[in-house]
Amino acid sequence: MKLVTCGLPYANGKAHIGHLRTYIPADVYVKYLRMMGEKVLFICGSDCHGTPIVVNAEKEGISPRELVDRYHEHFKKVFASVGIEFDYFGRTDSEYHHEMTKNFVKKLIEKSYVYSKEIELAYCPKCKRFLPDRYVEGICPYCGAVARGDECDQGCGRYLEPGEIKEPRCKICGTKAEFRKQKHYFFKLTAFRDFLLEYLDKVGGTENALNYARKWVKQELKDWCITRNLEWGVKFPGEDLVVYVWVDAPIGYISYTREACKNLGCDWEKIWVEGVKKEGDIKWGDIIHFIGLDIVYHHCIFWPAMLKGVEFALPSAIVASGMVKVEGKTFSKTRGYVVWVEDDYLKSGFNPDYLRYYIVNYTSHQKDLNFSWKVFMDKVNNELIANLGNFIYRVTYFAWKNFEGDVWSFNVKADDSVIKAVEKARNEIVKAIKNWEFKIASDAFMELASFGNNYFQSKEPWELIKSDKEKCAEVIANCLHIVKALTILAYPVLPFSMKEVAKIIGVDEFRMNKVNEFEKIKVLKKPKPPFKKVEEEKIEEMEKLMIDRIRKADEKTVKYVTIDDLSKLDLRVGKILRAEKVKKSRKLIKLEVDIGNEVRQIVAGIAETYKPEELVGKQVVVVANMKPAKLMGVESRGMILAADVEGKAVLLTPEKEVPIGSKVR
RNA sequence: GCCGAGGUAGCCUAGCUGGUUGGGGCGCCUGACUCAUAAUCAGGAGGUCGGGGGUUCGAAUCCCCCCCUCGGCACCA
Repeated sequence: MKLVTCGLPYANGKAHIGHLRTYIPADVYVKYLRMMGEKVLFICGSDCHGTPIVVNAEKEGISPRELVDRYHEHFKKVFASVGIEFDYFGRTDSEYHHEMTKNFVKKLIEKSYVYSKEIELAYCPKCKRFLPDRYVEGICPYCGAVARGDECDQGCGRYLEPGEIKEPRCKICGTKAEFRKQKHYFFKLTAFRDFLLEYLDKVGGTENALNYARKWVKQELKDWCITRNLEWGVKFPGEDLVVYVWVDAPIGYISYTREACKNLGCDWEKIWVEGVKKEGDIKWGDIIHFIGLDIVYHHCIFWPAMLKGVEFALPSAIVASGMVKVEGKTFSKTRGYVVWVEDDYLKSGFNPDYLRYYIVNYTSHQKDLNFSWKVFMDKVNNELIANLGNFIYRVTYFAWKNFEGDVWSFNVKADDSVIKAVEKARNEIVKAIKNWEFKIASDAFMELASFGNNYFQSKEPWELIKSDKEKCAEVIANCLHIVKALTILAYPVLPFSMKEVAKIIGVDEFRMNKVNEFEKIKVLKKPKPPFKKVEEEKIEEMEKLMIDRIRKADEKTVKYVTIDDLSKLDLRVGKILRAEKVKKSRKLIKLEVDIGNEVRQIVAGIAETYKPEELVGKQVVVVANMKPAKLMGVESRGMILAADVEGKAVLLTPEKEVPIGSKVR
């Protein structure tokens, strides 16, 4: 039994197209495997723990459970409505999951992979509590950007260990936090370095994920703090702490498997404990994780190490989907570049199959997918409808009109070229699926549809019907064979539409080995076109909606300041006396700037637009009371103002020469 | 700067263990046809295969240098 999983959606927001980028190809994969006769278990569920959920629930004045309930049901519903059929969709806040996680952690403790250590943690004296993860905001110790407790999300993107953050502040009340000592537990991730290198070398899946992971393992592996001060989560054995959400979330794959097996009569231990083969130090399972590029670290490093720690079977493949762009821009909920599955897509009445086709067929699974409504319309109308839909409809309708759906009273036989074309499509699909190449698979059935149109056109059955009805029947019989093949081959990508077609031609089994059986296919009822066109007006409406949303998001980010705020800044005109590039840096220039009463050393990130020599003598605006900082080891005491033109700096300079040190107001 | 992934016609791409005129899809132009949701079919225009060197009888494919895009890190004060 093969196990396929999708990264667990975090029960803290609605489903968007980024989720589907991973889940739909996974579902397509599973559907194809099943058509090939493989036994597959397809598992997913909500990730319900962690501080963002607690923080958001507090904000809304509800319990974490209530918040989770809402989004859990939402995901379940949305996935079903786009045809993603999980065998089990669990949640990590359930009893069985807590039990599984506790046992897992206990085993890690028994194997001595967990140790405790006193660490200094941010503590809010006003709220009287420790501040885990997103309860705390401060300065990233690596890059100096504003960061949250667990991740430097606006700066260098690093994952931060508890206690690492500088200048912590309570996110809830804004109070300056103090550091207090507390005992926490660590997972000996460093003990798995060699194992991970070997594992990452051999595991299957897509290269995009594995390359990153290999680098991380080589560079900066640290032991991993796995406990948090929180009520909401899985209790750490014997302590008033919960385990970190990224410990319990992947264990969800196991606990959901066990629950699924209860209903389906399989054995979860065979899948997760026994595995399918041993290869030196590695016990392989037949387990495939579909994930997004953003959770590679957890699935390629933490997770295999945890599994190895308890001597469980390891995933055989990690398949990471590329990023999503919306209308050519990086996907971003806060900036409005987002497509909500329910509110935008489903409520507008679009067939879910269209989106499935778009996501699968736009580009290779590993590459970035750009979602654009215009492209969406083109792909649906010009490819799905004009080619595939049209072929299915013209054949079935022709058979219905001229033969009442039954051509088999004539003596007809299979055309060799038709059988070959179907065989080719099937072989290509089987091969593509094994390589995670879903676009190639969907291209293959589209090519078969194209072949069908060509065949129909060149045989001219509309002429034959007048002159040679038997010959005509043979052409249509062959075309119906192609229709049947298409119905089956396209089913995993277009399940809703192909099920309808299947009813019309009396196909009740979607199996790969039935695809090229030349059966007596009849048209059982009056055919309907399998797809409806996407209207241009509707697309314009969607585009307008998106533009509005982007504009609103822009407005939201405006924060007004008072004149007092402004007066906090000591802005002055300075003159650049000397400039030289900071060694080994790309953007930085070291400047000496005369600001009237003193000469300051300032480092500015402007080397991409200016050469040092052209800066000397220029008057610039300086923030004189900027907190000193070190950049690439060079001290900087001030900041030069510049316009940001698509990431490149353009200096602000007085309109005419002014006395050095002039105040800027 | 370092590490990844890339740069192939307006767009998405195949080819990349070197070898006949670099394939395909969408869009575009012309023609044909009418069974079909103006769908389909035929034909066509459109490429210095990022740039420059080199190896070779022969390179999109191999080697070197450079440029650009994206992601990650080191520095966005």
